[in-house]
Amino acid sequence: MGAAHDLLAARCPSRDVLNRVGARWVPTVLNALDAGPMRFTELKKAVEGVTAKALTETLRALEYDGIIDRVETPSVTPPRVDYSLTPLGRSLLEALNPVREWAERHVGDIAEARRRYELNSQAEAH
Amino acid sequence: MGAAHDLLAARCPSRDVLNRVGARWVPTVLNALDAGPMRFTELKKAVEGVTAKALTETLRALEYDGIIDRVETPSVTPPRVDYSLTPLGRSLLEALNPVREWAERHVGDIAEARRRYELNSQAEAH
DNA sequence: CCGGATCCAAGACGATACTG
DNA sequence: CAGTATCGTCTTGGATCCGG
Repeated sequence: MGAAHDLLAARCPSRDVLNRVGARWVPTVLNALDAGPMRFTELKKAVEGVTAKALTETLRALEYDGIIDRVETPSVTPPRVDYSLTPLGRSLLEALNPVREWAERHVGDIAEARRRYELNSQAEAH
Repeated sequence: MGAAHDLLAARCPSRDVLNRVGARWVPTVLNALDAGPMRFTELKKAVEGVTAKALTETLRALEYDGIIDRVETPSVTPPRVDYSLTPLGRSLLEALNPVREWAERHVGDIAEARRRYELNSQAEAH
């Protein structure tokens, strides 16, 4: 190992994917859709705190990359739009599993590191 | 499977980690440090396009979370500061491997999805 | 050499009002 | 219901100058 890491460099797919998947509302939206297809308003309720605008932008971006699918059922009053993960999106979620596990396992370590950092800052700024 | 995904929800470690790791310069910095410890200016050269300010902020954030280590060698003119991955940071990089592999494998699929999206947009806006 | 301080531009995001 | 339009704010990051 070691050589393959070059692909994480400046202009590479991994960086784009990480930036996209790390965007404000993306993780929560993906998680919500993992439970199954959802309509816009359902999604808005599931992703608490998001505004319609931010949600729309998030969904458009994910649709643009082929991560989610948007199906509009053309029936007047009321309109119906369903969002769901594509196979591509599903495979992405699987690739994200180790990150999720890492986060769960090390949430304590990070909190501890932050406490240490605070203490050191205080000590130096006496 | 299915139940464990709940941890990717609104207020959870995974989301924080994803947001942090998805920040603008983080992936490239981590990749650079994977090759070994580096001084500030080396890092600045390795991460092309970054400004001193953005790099400093990125490094502080990673140090704060215990992902990287900052060692200041107290010698006047010139100062010397070395950055390196902590064991925690190294384990994070490993967890990121599947994402990197996913990105490499599906970069073509994403490009194709984007082309399809453009075409559909054109077709509708005739 | 390693940044901190300051100013500024662009984009992300929220609040609100409105529409097919 | 599923957005769009508009506005204002807040954050990110670039540019530049300065200091230990």
